[in-house]
Formats: sequence, C-alpha cells, structure tokens
Amino acid sequence: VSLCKRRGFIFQAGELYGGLNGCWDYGPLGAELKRNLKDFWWRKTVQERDDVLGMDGSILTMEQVLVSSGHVGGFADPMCECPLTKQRLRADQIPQAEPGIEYTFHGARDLESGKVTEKQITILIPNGKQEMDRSAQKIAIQYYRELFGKNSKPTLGTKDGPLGLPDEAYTYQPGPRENGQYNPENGVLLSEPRMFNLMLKTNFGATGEQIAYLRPETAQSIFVQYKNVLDSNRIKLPFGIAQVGKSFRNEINPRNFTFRSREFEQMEIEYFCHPDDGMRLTDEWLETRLSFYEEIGIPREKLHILDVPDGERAFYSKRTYDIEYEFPFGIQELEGVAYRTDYDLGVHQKGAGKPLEYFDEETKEKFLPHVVEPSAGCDRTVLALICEAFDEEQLTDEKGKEDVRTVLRFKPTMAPIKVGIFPLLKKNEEQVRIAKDIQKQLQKWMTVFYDDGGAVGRRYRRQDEVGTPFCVTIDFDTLGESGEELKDTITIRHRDSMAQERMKIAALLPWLLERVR
RNA sequence: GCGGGCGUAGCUCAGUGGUAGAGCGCCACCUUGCCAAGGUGGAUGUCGUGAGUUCGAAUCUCAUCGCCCGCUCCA
Repeated sequence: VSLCKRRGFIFQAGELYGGLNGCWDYGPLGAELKRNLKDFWWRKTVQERDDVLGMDGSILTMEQVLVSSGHVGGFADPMCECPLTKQRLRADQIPQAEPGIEYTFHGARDLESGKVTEKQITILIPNGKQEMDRSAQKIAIQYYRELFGKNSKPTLGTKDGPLGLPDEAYTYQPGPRENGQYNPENGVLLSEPRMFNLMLKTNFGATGEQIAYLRPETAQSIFVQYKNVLDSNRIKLPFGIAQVGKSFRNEINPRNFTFRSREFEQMEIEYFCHPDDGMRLTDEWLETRLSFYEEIGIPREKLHILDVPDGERAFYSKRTYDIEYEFPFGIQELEGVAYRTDYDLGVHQKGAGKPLEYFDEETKEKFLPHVVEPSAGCDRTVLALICEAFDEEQLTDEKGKEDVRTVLRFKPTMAPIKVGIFPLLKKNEEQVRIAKDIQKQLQKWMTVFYDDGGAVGRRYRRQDEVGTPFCVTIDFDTLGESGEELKDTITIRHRDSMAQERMKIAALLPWLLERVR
C-alpha cells in the first residue's frame, strides 16, 4: 500500500478531504497497469476469438431491468440483527415467538475488576422451556453471560432502565411484545428490521423524478441487449458477449485495500449456448480463464479452484467455480465462472413480455439459450498483479555489502513503463541528444521513461521499483569512443537478472516490440 | 453495523501539557565512465477533522472521518 502511494499506483479517493470509504483512484502508473490488463483481456477475449463480440453498456440502469433480474427484490430484504450472536436474519422469515417471559438486562459487572459495562439485551424464555420463574431466569442469565464472560454479573434494572449495581440483574415482563422479533435460536430480541440493499440508487429527469440504479454488475446490460446483438451481427450459437466496465455495490464493509470497493470494474463474458452444452462449456471456460492468469503472470500454483457446492451457489446456478488467488490477506476470489442456465434470459423474457428464444435453422429447434458467465474482477486482478510482482531482493556487492532491492517483477506485457532511457552522463550533450531521439522513436509504440538525474545505478533501481522490465543506456561506446564496431549501440539492462547486453540502436524497437506486447 | 487497534513531512516513525523532530525520499548545484557513492544548499506539516478542558493541547475529554484486525456481509 505504501509503495502504491509513493510511486503513484493507487491513492485513496478524496484523500485531500479525509478519504472516501471504499473508493480508490489510480495514479499514473496504476492507470497504465490497469489499462494493460484490460487491453490484454479484450484482445484475448474479443479480438482473438471468432465467437465473442464486445459491447459497452450504460451504467445507469432502468429499474425494471433490475426488478426482472431479481436485484431490486433480492437485494432489498429487511434484515434484523441479533445483538448477542451478531447473526443477521431476514425479517420476513423469522417465526412468530411463543408465549413466555421476557427478561431485559441493562449491563454487567465484572466480578473481579468490578468494571461495569452497559449493554441492553432482551431475552424471551418460552413457557415450554421453564418450570418456574427461577429457572427461566437462569437460562436468561446463562445466555447473557455468553456476552460478558462467566465472571460477570448482570445489572439490576426495572422496565425503564438500570437501577444501580448488580445483584438481581434484570427486569421481566410476561409474554412477547407485539412488534418484537426474536432470534429463534436463543430467544434474544432482535434489532428493528433495516433495509440492506446493495445497490446504489440515483435520480434524474428535470425534477429528479426518475429513478435509476448504478448497475451492480455489467451482466444485465448484456442480457437485455442479447437479442439486438444477435440480430445485428449474423452470428450463431454458441457465442459470447464481452464487456469491461464499472459496477457499483454498497458494500457494508469495504476491506483489504482495493479488494472490496464500492465502485469496481468487471471484465465479464456472457456465453450463450444450447442447454445441452452448458456444463461442458463451463469447464472449458474455467481452463481458458486459468491460462489467461498464467499469461499475465499469476502462476497456476497460486490459484485455487473452488467448485462451489450445492446450497452455497446462487439459486439460479447449476455450477460455479471460483478462481481464487493467494493474497497476502488470505485466499480470495478473483473470478467466478458460473453456469447461470436460462435464468437471466428467462426473467427478462417474462419481465419485458418479449420472446428471446433462439431458432436453430439447422435442427429447426427453438429454445431459450443457456448462459455461462466468466466474470473477473479487474481491480482485484490488478491488486493480485501487484502482490505477485512485489519482491524485496537481498543483494551482496563485491565488497560484501548487503543491500535490499525492491522490484516489481511484472510481465513486460503488464508493466506500466516498458523501457527506461538514460544517457550515462547528463552533461554529455551527444548522449542526451541520442537518448532523446530514442525516446521519440519508442514513444509511438509504448510507454517509456526518460531519466538523466543522478547516477545511472540509482536510475535503474528507481525503475526496478515500478517494474520497468528494460532500461536502455546511451554511453561513450554509443558515440564511437571504443571504435566503429560499438558505435550506435546501446546497452539493455534487464530488470530481473540485472544483466546487460549490447545492441544496435536500429535493432532496439523490433526487439522490444516482441517482448512488451 | 459490532468489538479491538491506529492516525505527526511523500514514506517509516520518535515526540505523554510549554519553540514541530529524525532517517529515507524529493528538488537545485557540484561530483559521478553502469547498479540506491559523496558534498553543499533547499522545499514540504492547520500533528486526520471539529468542538471542549486549560494561561497554554500533537499530548487530556467528546464527537466525527479514515485505515488495519476479528465478526458480519459479500445472489
């Protein structure tokens, strides 16, 4: 995180004003890195395949689209929280409380330290669970002590509040209250139901009367435009539609740097196919995606494949693989490959009242296509690239002096800067002129960085720290001081090995292009 | 949202009621013929923000924002 800020990869959004929770800005180098990832994904997914087309959908999304998809209903459940276990329960699924006696505690005193903690909690002990008032009280106190430990004693109180220091501990009234909801597992009175909707809503129109949502996933615009893409592109099943773009979720608790953000970018494919092919294609896409990660420099052994078991998958999914990466903060999901069946086209066909079936001319078969969805988190992958690239290398020089070299070992394809260009000595005008010529030449093809400040060794190390794979140095040999043979040659210094090789200036561009694209 | 920890220069951090600090980094000049050499000079802080206590607050109190950890959540 520190390196990211210091070298301009990632800053916190709104940092000047104290920061905006769950939002991040990419600085110059971060923007390059992210751009490289997205471009590479697009090239591999759209450009180099015959069966995938791209699109770029609107972020603002009609309410009806998200009603049909289930997001408006599914994401807007009222939830109640249990103050004892912190469990969250859907308010509409909590069973009615049985008759019983309700105990309210107002706090507890630690018997050793005498410290009093105030915390109100109400527990309903059903009539069936008690033989007499005293045993119900015991059960209540036992629950209560789970919160404060065995050495605590609940505070005395009345219905209206705590009276003083502990002895008898509670107030009670017979029977459940009219609007109260209790945790069926432990009888604890739950918090008031609150809406937990993960979608961000906005208004527009002259008077702001129209509602729109910021999309919670890029997928929906693909489903909604599926028929338009099909009709306008002379394409046959199976085929996919790919999209890279921002999505938004009102995450309750953003965490782990950019890993879980409220605004994030997705790289998604919705692959439409015949129902018989869905399971097979899901496995195929998993393999395709795994080799993608290998190509960008995330080794297979750092990836874990989770075959999400029954009961934990989304309700519409017949199979889901999570592709997870070993982040420093744990093994976490980079991408989900989900077989979504015909759920999405089904709900939109019904919701919009318009047929979305596909007619196969060859088999004369009419059916609703099924969908396989490889959905990758762009920001998460950028974070994985940085984590994977980061290295602190121990060096020992000829004099035996220890040194630590910070290196980001990005694959050249992903590296924000492809090549550093240095004149060996800033005061040598000829070296500077040649270096600037080379800079001009290479700039048309790739991101380069010109530097003439300080000793050349320091410049190499600065580039190591931002992951520049190659550095070119123009020296006295370039000028022909060691004879005609070395004239117009430069040295290329490799980031990972620190080794150097000499090369004609004319050979430089093709040599680099072969490696950095 | 709950519990705990934390917030001082770009970074890492010292500073427990009395003049705002160090190392590294950064900028300029000198030096430098290939791996963070050296020298000289320089810039940078509403001590996260707001309120309170005090003659006086980075330091004490409260609130708030943000970060980290554990829960929770994450179709």
